[in-house]
Amino acid sequence: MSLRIALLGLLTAAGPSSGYDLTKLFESSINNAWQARHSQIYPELNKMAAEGLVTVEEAGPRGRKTYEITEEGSAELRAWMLDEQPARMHRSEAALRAFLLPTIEPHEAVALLREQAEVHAAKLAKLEDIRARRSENSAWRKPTFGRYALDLGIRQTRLLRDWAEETAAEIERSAGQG
Amino acid sequence: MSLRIALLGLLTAAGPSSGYDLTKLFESSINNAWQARHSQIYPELNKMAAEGLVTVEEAGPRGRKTYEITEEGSAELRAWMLDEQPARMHRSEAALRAFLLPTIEPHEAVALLREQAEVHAAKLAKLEDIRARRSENSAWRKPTFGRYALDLGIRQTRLLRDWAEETAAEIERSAGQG
DNA sequence: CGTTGACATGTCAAAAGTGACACGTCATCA
DNA sequence: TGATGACGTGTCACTTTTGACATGTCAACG
Repeated sequence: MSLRIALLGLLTAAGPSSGYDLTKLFESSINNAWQARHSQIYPELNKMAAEGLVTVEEAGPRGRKTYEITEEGSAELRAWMLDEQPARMHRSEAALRAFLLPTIEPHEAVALLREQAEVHAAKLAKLEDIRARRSENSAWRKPTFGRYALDLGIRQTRLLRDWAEETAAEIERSAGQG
Repeated sequence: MSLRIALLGLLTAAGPSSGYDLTKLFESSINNAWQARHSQIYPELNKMAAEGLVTVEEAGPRGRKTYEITEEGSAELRAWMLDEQPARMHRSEAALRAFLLPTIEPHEAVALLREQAEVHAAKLAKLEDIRARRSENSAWRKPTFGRYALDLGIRQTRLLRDWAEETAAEIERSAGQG
């Protein structure tokens, strides 16, 4: 259900959008929390339209279709938000690699972590740039939208960067001693 | 491929294990990074055995089978670790909910976040307990195994708890003013 | 005029993951 | 003895996700 929820959320945040727009929005805004390809998004939108959660409108010169969330769609989104489930799913290949770190040589682990730290640092810079720009130029219908997620994303990215750096240093230290 | 990698990692960390053991290990150790049900684990183990990544041995009175990682399996794991991919996948329903927070009423969001903060606090206590015990009683073949992942898990859980608390406070403040 | 690249929508087979059903052992407790 | 619960392995239908293929428009540049 999460894909559906994410799409309903984006339609709420950004207003009427095309599948193409939503694909881009997925990459730029919600990518930190969820991913989806256009090959999954287009069929899902049509399914939701058939179920009355969104409306479709043929619009524009290039075969563009615009989707808009309905009352029912909003209700579905709201229900998902308020329905507390104990088991919220979480999958992260980065964390998996952290777990598996001892399977490789210490110097390899250090190199890997340093590289990761750089990747996270770059991502962090990007996210902080987005936040800085968000203050002036608001591309969002509701200016608060995505703000909490952006804040969380920044914190998580910073954590990952710091963890990678500190763990690299720690491994280096213990390898030097051992 | 991540399930396969996780299983190979667990077999490296814990030594020869049954599918049942691995299912339990998934829940207790790697759950923070990846999840899998036994219905996915059993077939995958047999598939890996057929491909020579693990060996099987019928062992024990209750139809128990013991799987052990092979050279090939270790090579596969190592290759995955060292192969740097730009796009590491990450999915989190918690982060998705963070994004969607503005779709519900402020007081509802505050309640939700407070609840989440408690859940994360409880999980954090559990993880810190595991870490404390890990020092004395080592149930791990290689005592360092899982340590980095545990550290990362603790940091991430703490971040989630703090974020939930702080965001709840912030929403409460701005709702009181607005 | 041709080509490149963003815009735009789709399908489809295959892989990954879920939840329910199914079967059987063994130890402990009432 | 009978029930409960941990141990232990599996299948199967269904949903979700991926990656490749397919098709076409439109604007800008050389």
